[in-house]
Order: sequence, then C-alpha cells, then structure tokens
Amino acid sequence: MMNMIQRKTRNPEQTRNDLLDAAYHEILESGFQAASLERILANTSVSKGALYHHFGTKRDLGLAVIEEVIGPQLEERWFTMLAQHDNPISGLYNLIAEKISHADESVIRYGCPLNNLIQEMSPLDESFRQGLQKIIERWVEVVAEALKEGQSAGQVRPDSNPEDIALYIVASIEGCVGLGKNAQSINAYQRCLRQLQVYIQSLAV
Amino acid sequence: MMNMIQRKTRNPEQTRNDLLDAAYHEILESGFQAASLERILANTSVSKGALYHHFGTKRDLGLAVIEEVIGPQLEERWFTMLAQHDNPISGLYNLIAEKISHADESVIRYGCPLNNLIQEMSPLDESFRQGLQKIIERWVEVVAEALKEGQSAGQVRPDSNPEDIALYIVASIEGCVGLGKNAQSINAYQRCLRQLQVYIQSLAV
DNA sequence: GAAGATACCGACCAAACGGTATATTGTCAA
DNA sequence: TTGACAATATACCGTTTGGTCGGTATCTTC
Repeated sequence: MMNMIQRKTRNPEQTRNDLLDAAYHEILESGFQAASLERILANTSVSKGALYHHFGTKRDLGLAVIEEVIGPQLEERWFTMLAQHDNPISGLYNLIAEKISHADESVIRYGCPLNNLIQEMSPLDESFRQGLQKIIERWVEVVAEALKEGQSAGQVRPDSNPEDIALYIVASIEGCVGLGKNAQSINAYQRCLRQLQVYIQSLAV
Repeated sequence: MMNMIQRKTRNPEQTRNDLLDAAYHEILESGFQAASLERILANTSVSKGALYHHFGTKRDLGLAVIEEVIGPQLEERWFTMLAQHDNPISGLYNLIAEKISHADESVIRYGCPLNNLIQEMSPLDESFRQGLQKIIERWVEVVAEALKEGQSAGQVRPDSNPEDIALYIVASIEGCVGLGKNAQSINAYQRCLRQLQVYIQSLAV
C-alpha cells in the first residue's frame, strides 16, 4: 500500500490521550451523538485504524471521556479544593467565588460538560447514565461530607440534612451554568451564582 | 402515479399540529440533532412531502416546536398558576409542591424539554438560543414580578433583588430536574426540590 | 366548471455517518 | 536476527440522514 504517512515514532499512550482530548472537545462543542469521528481524527492526525485499535466503538470512546477526562477534571478542580478548607461554609463560598471570578468564555459558551452529557445521554444509554451518575454521586458525597464535619464543628446549622443540601447545591450550580450559557451572559451567570452564595451563607449557624 | 394512499380529507391545521406534536416527543426523547424526520413521519402517518410543505427545514420544525409547543406549555402550567396566588412565597411553594407530588415518569426519564434543548442547541444555533432564551426570560420575569409585588405587600424580604432571586429559582428548578433525571430517581428529584422549598420560605419576611 | 392555488405523495439523491477489512510498520522478547 | 504482536494506515461498505422533485388530489374562486 502506497503513501503511508505515519507518525514518526509510535506512542500508543500519547495517541490514546490525544484521542481522548480531541473527543472531549468535540463532545463539548457538538454533544455526543453529533460528535463526528472524522472531525476528531482530523484534529488529532490520528488514523481511523488507530482510533479503532484503542476504542472498540464511538460509544466506548464517549464512556472513556466521561471516566478518564470529565471525572478527574472535576475531582481536581473541586473536590481537593474543598478538602483544604476547615469550614465548609467558607469553603463552598470560596469555590463559588472562584467560579464567579473565573467565568471564562468556555463555560459561558459550552456550559458544563457533565451537565451537557447528562441532559443528552442519560435517557438514551444506561452506561452513560451510570458513568455520569458516579461522578455526580461523588460530588454530592464530598459536599455532604464537608457539611457533616461542619455540623460536628458547630459551623453548620444542625437542623438540616447534609445529603439533601449537598444535592441541592450541586443541582443549583448546574442550573446556574446552564442558564448563563443560554443567556450567553457572564452577568447572568454571576448573578445566579451570587444568589447561591447567599443561600450557602444561610446554612451557617 | 399509482397507489396514492392519502388521508381521506384534507386538514392542513391538523397535519401541522400532528407534526409539531410528534416532533416535540421525538425531540424530547432523542434531542434535536438526533431526532429523525423519518421517525416523526412514521408516528404521524404524514408524508415527507407534507412535512416539507409545512416546514421549510428540520431546523424550522425545531424552532416551531420551541415557540408553539414548549413556550405555551410552560405558560399554561406555570405562569398563569403563579398569578392566582396573592402571596408569591406560598405561590412558588405550592408550584414546587405540585412538581414534587406530580413527579410523573416522563419528567424523571426525559427531564425538562426546555433545559434539554438549551444544553444541546444553544451553543450551536443562535436562533434556537434566542427562542429558548425568550421563554426563560418570560419565566424569570413572571417570578420576579410576583416577588416584587410580594415586597410591596410586605410579604417578601425587602433586602433582596427580585430579578436575581427569580433567575436563581429558575436555575435551581432546572438543576433539580436534571439531577433527578440522571439519578433516575423520583426520590432524589423530590429531595432536591424540597430544599428549594426551604430556600423559598427563607425569602419570607 | 374551469383555472389556479394549496396540500399532499413517494421515489430518489448526495453526503455523512460509524464501522470493517486488510495491509503495513514499529517494537521487543527470545 | 527473527518471529510475534501491538500499533497504525487507508480504502471501502452499508445505513441513515436531511432534503428535492415531478406529479397528483383537493379546495377555493370566479
């Protein structure tokens, strides 16, 4: 076979990561169903053969993006930061504050990758739903755990259910991001999150 | 041409409504991009020719669903009901209570048609975004207006911005529906909305 | 009742899609 | 050095997609 324009050296790990990264962005921009493998390949200079060597189907690629890109991303940016504060109220408050001040264009334009996939895929594919749900549950659990410790330390009002509140906080965040995205407005995004801050402060004892 | 199996009598309005209704359900189940015209046609016994007589493109059909189905649906179920209460706190509270008790399977499975389309389409098509944003703005406006009147009547705390709170409430609702959908859990859905009720009550003077 | 407009029909089309088959090349253990 | 296998390349395939087109039936108007 002629004209084999191949990569100079083999690097399967790099190839796999390139694919995951390109797939992540393609999915963020177009959604999973409308994500085009051809476009992903064009953005990575990876051949179709290589793609199907690393991932059995488009679906497998999507599931890998959830598990290996979106999950870890949230874990880093959110969960470890929350653990650094010894007061959950100020911890959550500061986390939201950071979201408010770092309102970059990508969030306003494309919203939250996790929420996007939830709305699109969770009714259509049980494996997707479970992969996404695992991340959500972890998120809620981390917030709930912080609130519980805050209750023990007398920082959080004891008359409230940490699990329920954590669930609601996560829901509100996704809601704020979603509305900011549709308004295409940093202002709406910030105003919405600001109210969440007010709510969070009301949890203090 | 032989074998023209046509509808017995013409009824352009009915045909159009049938198409809008079927498209609404198809979009709710699959999203807009993955919505199949063939499937819509199969569910309506309308021919492709008839479809393209009433709607210029698939995009036009989608925009019509937003404007003529989703918009009015929310207007009926929400906006008129809120106007019936003379206290916005109890009005909003009851509206959420109704959502909690009427947690039908469709909401848990498919979520909110408005939010689904926002997350999928608003970054991809400016006309979609504007159509959806019009509905969101109306929603926020109705809630904000009710809160303002409540402030005047001394029912709502005066130290808060009705527009911001209204935005946040709408965002929270969408967030709760979205999480309930991903958890596939009526329980999570209800617990989440229950916290929103608590928040709403905290707005009372 | 003829003419013109409106509504509807179904075969067809090009493009894009995810996926497969087969060939080739790099890597590394034996 | 060689044999085996992992990694990569590309041509190709069947299906589905949104959309078009020439034609027909029905309704309205004069």
